[in-house]
Amino acid sequence: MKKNPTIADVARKARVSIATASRVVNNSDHPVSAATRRRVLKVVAEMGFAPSEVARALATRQTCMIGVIVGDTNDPYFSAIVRGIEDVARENGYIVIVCNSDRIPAVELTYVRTLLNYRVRGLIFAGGGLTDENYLREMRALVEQMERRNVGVVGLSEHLFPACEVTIDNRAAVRDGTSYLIQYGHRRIGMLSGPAGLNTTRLRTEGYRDALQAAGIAFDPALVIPGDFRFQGGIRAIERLLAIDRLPTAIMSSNDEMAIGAMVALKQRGLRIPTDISLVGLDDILSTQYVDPPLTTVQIPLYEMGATGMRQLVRLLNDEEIEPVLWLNHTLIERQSVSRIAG
Amino acid sequence: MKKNPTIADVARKARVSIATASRVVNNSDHPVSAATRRRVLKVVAEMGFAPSEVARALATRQTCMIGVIVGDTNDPYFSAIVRGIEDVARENGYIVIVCNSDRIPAVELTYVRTLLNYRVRGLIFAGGGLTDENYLREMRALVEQMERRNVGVVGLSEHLFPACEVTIDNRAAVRDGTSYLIQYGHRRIGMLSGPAGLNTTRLRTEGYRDALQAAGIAFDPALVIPGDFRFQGGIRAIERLLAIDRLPTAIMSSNDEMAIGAMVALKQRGLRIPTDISLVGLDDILSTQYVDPPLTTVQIPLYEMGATGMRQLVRLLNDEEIEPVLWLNHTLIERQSVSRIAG
DNA sequence: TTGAAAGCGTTACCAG
DNA sequence: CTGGTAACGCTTTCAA
Repeated sequence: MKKNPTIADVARKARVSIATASRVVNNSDHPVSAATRRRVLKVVAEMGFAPSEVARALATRQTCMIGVIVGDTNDPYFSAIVRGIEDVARENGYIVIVCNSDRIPAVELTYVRTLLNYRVRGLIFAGGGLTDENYLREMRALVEQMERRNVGVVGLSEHLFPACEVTIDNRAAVRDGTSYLIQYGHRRIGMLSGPAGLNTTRLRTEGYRDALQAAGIAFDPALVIPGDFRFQGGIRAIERLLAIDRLPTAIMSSNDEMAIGAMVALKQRGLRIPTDISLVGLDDILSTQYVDPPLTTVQIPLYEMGATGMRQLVRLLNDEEIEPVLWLNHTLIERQSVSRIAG
Repeated sequence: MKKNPTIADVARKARVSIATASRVVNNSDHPVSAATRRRVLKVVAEMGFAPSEVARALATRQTCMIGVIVGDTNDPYFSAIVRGIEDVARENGYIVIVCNSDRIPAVELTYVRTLLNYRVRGLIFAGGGLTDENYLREMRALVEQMERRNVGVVGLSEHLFPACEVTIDNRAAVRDGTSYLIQYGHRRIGMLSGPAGLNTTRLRTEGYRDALQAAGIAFDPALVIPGDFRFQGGIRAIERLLAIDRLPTAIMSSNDEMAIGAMVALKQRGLRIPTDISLVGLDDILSTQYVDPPLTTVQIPLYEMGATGMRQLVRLLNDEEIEPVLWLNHTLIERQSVSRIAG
């Protein structure tokens, strides 16, 4: 097992001091004669020297690593966001560590601590904020610590601890989706809600209630089915809805994956979409385009959210002024899963 | 901006030497009296001390970071693999750095170099091996270097440089998918192939030819449409196929995403699946289950590939004996996109 | 324009 | 059982 060449090796071979070698390697503005520079560069190339980021980090007390906490990389929602983050990170010389929390408070906390021990330069919380009290208490302490230690934090949803945010208005997004259904004459509208313990779930459910209220429709808690943001969850939700006396004429889902699960379950039972029941999703993941019928959905600019979040983080780390909260727009994408209610 | 507490701070406050503090923090087997240990632990808790992984890495010349090179995290193929890797990494105390190469040789090489500078402990190449000559030359040199520097390498496909591998038999997988179509009476079978410059593309195309040959069907190069593994690529492929005089009666796609693109394009043109044209995919991503009709496909155990790959890497790093190549099984999943040819 | 040397925060070896 | 201290590989300040 051979060792990596060090800057000392380079210096020795080039017959210069370590300081000088360091200067040319880092392209420092400290003056170095052309001849010396050339000599060092030649040796660097010969030996294939590249400075150890670990040693550099220790000396400068700074890494170029960014931690990203997601619920599950395998969920298209997160994978799109992560791609946006990673692209911008790369452009700016950062490297990204991805951590799957499965939205479990303890896992998330452990990851944050680990990332801090690795001295990441910044942290992006890609998922919706968790509402667990213990979690929040600990997380607030950690965030405060990060503040002091100068590690940047940005959240890509409305979090319950202080941090810069890049987010859409979750409440309004679901309100708009639901209102759209109401415009189409629906009054008995089901809601597929997200997992418990998530701020986003709360906000989206409120958006649903807002829309009903604005239209003077009574809120029926039996029509709100808790879910898990996953395909199977959508299927189960339909089973639960079927257990109540009468199906709603339309369903607002708090994400696409569940909406698609619902669509499949409904079709399996011989129900036609949108003739028998209308469906609106949220996110606009790719597969909304290839299900049958294509799903009408409220689009969230996922990739952009990731990219913008990372851009904000870069600014933060460069001590530039940034707005504490950046709102991104959602857009209703009309496809073919909604129709005017019969009769 | 406050500094992180160091082990020296702990030692001072606990009135012990740095060496002793380090011993208790690391749970070293070097003897430490119970009283001392208690005292140190108390201070550690009070100060919220956690050792800097950066300093630790410098001292031990070892990190617990694993680099993962993928084509695109946002592609369900890779996101499933990454999830498998990350789960096993976490169980074993490793952290994962994800890098999107978009299968561009230069990007991949740059990433590998960067990861090496960060002193990752191991590297997983999740995508199919690139065939670019320059790339291969450089990559072989890098792999050799990693060998010497003791950084583990595992590839999750058949790569063209020496490394441990965990892979399915790509050639056989496509052969089996194609043979399945042949069993259903198809003889004029199109092939949606992968991007150029990818070993996997080559192998899968060979599998297609193998199946034709075994059935005594002449190979028609016009029926092999190059693709990009993406939804849009599938759509474009159908446009190209339509440009030839007569559509094939069946299509073998070298991944699901393209198969689904093809399905959508075909349906848009009023063709029925599988009545008018049969379709077989490869991968078994989640959406194969919710397209209409559900897609018959050759399943690749993606999550398992990632998890197994990471497990092998862990063994490698523990100097355990491992098999150089681990073959995982593919399985044909019959759904509803294939029918016996009419007539 | 160059170099010496003091850190950075740990680990681990060697003495005691 | 405890402590002193030399690395680890680099950056950066201060002198020359």
